Amino acid sequence: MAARAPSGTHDVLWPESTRWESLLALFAAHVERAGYGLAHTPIFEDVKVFRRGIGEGSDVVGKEMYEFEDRGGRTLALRPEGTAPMVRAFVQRRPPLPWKAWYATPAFRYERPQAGRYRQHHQLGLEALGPSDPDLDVEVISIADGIFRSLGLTAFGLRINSMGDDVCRPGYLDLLRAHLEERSDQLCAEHRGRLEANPLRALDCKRDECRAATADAPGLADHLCEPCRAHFDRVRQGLDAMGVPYQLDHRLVRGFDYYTRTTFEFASAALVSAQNGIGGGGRYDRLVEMLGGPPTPGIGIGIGIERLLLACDAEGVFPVDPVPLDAFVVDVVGGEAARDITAALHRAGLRADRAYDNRSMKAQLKAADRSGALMVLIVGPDEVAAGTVSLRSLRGAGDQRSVPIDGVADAVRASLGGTTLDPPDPSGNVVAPHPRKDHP
RNA sequence: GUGGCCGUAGCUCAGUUUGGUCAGAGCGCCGGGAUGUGGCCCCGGAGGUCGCGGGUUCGAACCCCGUCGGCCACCCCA
Repeated sequence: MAARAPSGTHDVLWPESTRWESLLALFAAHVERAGYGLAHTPIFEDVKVFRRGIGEGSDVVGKEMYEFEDRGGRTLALRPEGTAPMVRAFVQRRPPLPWKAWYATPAFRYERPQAGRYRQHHQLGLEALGPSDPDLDVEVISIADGIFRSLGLTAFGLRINSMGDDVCRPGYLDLLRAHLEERSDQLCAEHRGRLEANPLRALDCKRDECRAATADAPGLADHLCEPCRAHFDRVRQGLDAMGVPYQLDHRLVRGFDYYTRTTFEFASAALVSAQNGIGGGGRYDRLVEMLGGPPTPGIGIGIGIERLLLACDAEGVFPVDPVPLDAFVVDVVGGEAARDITAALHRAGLRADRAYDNRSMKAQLKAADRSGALMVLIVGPDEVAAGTVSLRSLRGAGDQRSVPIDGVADAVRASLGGTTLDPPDPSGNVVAPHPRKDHP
C-alpha cells in the first residue's frame, strides 16, 4: 500500500495553495488595519488549557482531543481550537491591554471526517482582550463580515445570541430546565440525559422531538440581567449602524463552555452540507481567569479556511488564479543559455522558469505554454550564432522578435509594458497578494 | 462514536444486475505529423497487484467476510 495522509487530513498543493496565500493576505490586510497583530503559539499545549477553558463536558474536550503523553510524562494535546492557546499566551506573557491579536493555525479534532469537516482543519482567528465594550463585539463581527464580502460572498448569514453572565444565566437555566422537565418525555434520549448538567444543549438539537419541546422555551436573550441586556442591545445597535445584517437566534448555543454574553455564527447558504458554519465566536469574559489570569474580558472569532473556500467555490467567487510567469526559457542548444538567462531574469526581479533535460523544441514550447508564462525566450543555433534571443509572445498571435542576449531582462520588462511585482492595493481592497493579469 | 452509500489508469468514470476475450473511455502525460516554434487538429504510445487481505468457485473487478480509505447523515463544530 502506498503511503497516504491520515484519515481526515489533506494536502494543499499548488495551485490551490495560492488561494490560501491570497486568503491569508486578505485576512491580514483587514485585521491589521484595525490594530490586530499576528501571534504564533505552540501547536500543542498542556491538556489543562483546553479542559479548563472549553469545558470537561464539551464534546471537543470529552471525545475529540488528540491527547498524548510526551517522553517526560506530560499530558499534552494538539490544539482543537485557537482561542484557549491565545488566552494562555496572554495569561503567561501579559501584553499591555487592550491586546488585539490574530492567528492562522491548524486545529485538530478526532471526528468522523465529512465534507467540510476534517481531523486537521485550519482557522484564521482574532482575539481582543481587555475591553468589555460592546463596540468591540461589533468590530470583531463586522471585520469578519467585511472579509466575507470582499471575497465576493453574498449567500451567508449571521446569527447572534447572548449567553448572559454569572448573574443571569443560572436563573435562566432553572427556568429552561423547568420548562424542559415538563416536556422531558418529548426530548430525545440524549438531551433528556443532559437536562440536569446542561439544558442549553437541547436548544440547538436538530431532532424534531427536541425542536417541538423547545419551540416555546424561554429564550436566554429575554432573561438577561440589566447589564447583559444593555450590552446586547448595544451590540445589535452597532451591527445595525455598521450595516451588518443578522438574525437573533435564541437556539444558538455554542459548544464551548467559556462563552459569555455575545455569541455568533456565520453560515453559508451556498453549502449544501450540514457543515455550513464558516465562522463563529463570541465573548469569553471569564476565560482569562479560568486559565489563572486576572479578570479580563475578551472576545474572538474563528474562521474555517477549508469551509470558507468551499463556500467560495459554491458561489463561484475567489477563484484559483495562479501567478503567471513573466517568461519561460526554451533552449535547444545544451542548456547553458537557459541556465544563464533564467538566472539573469531572476536577478532582475522577473518571474521566469525554463525547461530541463534537453527536450525537443516542441516539448519545451508546450511546457512554456502550460506554464502560463506571458512570453517565451527561445535559444537555438541561429540565436547563438547571432548573439540574440528570440522573444515570442505566448498571448494572442504569437508575434516574435530578436533581442540582443545582453539585454534580455530589459527586453522582457519592456514588453511586459507594466510592472510585475506590485504590492497589494494599499486601499485594503485586495483580493490577492499578487496582481492579476487579464487572460485574453 | 452510531447508521447508510462507495473504492477500476495521474483525474473523471463505464464495466459488477445475468462470475468466464472486462481490463476500457475521455481528459492529462509522452512521442510523431511540422529536419527550429506552443495553443487547435490528426496519428501513435506509456500507464492499472480493478484499495488491501482472506474466502466461495474450474474460474472473481464482479459473490461473501474482514480491513483501510472516501462520501453522506447524526453528534459537534471551522
